[in-house]
Amino acid sequence: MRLTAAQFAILLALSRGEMHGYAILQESAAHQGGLRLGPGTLYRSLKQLSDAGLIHEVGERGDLDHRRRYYRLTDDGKRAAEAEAEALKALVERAQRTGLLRPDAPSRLGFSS
Amino acid sequence: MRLTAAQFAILLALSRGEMHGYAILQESAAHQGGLRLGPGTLYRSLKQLSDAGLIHEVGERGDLDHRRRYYRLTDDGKRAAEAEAEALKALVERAQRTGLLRPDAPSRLGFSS
DNA sequence: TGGTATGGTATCCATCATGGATATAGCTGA
DNA sequence: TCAGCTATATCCATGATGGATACCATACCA
Repeated sequence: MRLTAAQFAILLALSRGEMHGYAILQESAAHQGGLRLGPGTLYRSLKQLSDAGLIHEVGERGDLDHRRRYYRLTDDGKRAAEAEAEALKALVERAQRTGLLRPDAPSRLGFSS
Repeated sequence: MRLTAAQFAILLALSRGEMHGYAILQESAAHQGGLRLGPGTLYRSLKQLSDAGLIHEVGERGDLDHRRRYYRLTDDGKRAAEAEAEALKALVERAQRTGLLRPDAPSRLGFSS
């Protein structure tokens, strides 16, 4: 599945832990480096991601405000977000190879198992 | 100026040196990791970037095929591409902080000359 | 008790980015 | 000469986007 920018932003936010829509909205507003998504894009994307099985609404959370709908990454969602992040990383590395971006010291030190 | 994905892909390709449109098209087709852009997107974006002063058409090149139109990054274009690459890098680093991506994971894409 | 502001989800809409189809023409080699 | 590739360009249907709007719940305060 090919992710849109907004969908990836949502998955990225959810990779820190489960959140409800409005919180994601505020986080994206704070990160001016990232993409600012409007409510239309947000709730539409949440539905799309949910339909695609990439996120999953957690049931009752015993929260104070019962209007909130919390979402969590599924395994598929985590994989999709990883793949997208890898693609972005490849783009960044390409920008570093062309000299557009200064390459930061690559830590070649540990082979990760 | 806010760059679209296609516009950034073009600037990134041109950061290696001047190219003509069709060559950019083929390069994006080869990089299946990146975004595959169609001819519509490409030539439209070239015009937009040119109008915005981010790229500049180089005059006669003494090329074999005089249909080709070569483009080169302007200083503004280079700055815009750098800024976009930095934003992408920030996204990647955020993905690494959340644990979505390993900090030193090797790129999925080998190399791109 | 009432009122206003804010939180929260959701839908609608105009705008714009996208890829593919199509068109047109110039090169290349058999 | 003829076919097939190169190269640019426009058109169109689809879909992604942010903002406006709606609607209700909660919180705060007088």
